[in-house]
Amino acid sequence: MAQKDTVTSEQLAAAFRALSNPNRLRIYQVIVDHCRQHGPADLAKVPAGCAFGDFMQRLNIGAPTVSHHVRELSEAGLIRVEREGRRRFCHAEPVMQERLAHFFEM
Amino acid sequence: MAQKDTVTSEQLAAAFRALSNPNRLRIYQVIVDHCRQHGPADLAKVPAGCAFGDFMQRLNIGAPTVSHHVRELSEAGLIRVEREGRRRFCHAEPVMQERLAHFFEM
DNA sequence: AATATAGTTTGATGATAATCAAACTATAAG
DNA sequence: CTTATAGTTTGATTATCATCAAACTATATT
Repeated sequence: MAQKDTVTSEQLAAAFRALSNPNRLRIYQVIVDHCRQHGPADLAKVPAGCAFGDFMQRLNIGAPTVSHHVRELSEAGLIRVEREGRRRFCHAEPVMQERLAHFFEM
Repeated sequence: MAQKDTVTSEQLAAAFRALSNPNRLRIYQVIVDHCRQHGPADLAKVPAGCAFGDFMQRLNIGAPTVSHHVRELSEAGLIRVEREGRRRFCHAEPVMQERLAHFFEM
């Protein structure tokens, strides 16, 4: 159990670390807002509007930085990325979202 | 509004940054668990059991590191620290807790 | 006053992170 | 095939962070 707690703390900390950078947090917020407006992630009909280029324009950061940030969010389990043609679309990972909400519930 | 969003993202990111270190996250978890067991923070009757020394023993880290981590959590608005004699007691800041819970709500 | 207790401050060190420019890969369109 | 588009990888730079040891401050106890 102590081991399980340790692992969980590491995973949780990794998720928080991914959200600890303002630009990366904004990317996540854009993705979450998009998913809230377009319903749960139905990957069969990936909605446009959440591709990487959008983040570049909205946050005024370079493509390599966006690529780096998206990978961090993905590896932390916060988002999932789907390829469609030469573009990549992002959606929030509901499991992690719920897990984090639960962490802060009083 | 763009400015307000920016500020909020910075503040949020600061809170997540404070929770991005496994040891600091564990400290916060100990504090939150303690507050859950002893009811909301009634500072008139600060319950024992959440002083800094406890973190040292439970996490096996030095006093300077605990002091540093507690300050980070405090400055991020996640906890509040109250002095009582020569000891310091911590409790979770419910405003921030609720704010973060809301952030992840779907 | 002397000693013990609880935590802080300072300075140092090794580790990690954010960002960019340049070169690269893969897919689509003409 | 050629060119444009979308994103990746690599390497470098600069900044920030986690941790500790040593010295310090403040409060309590005797």
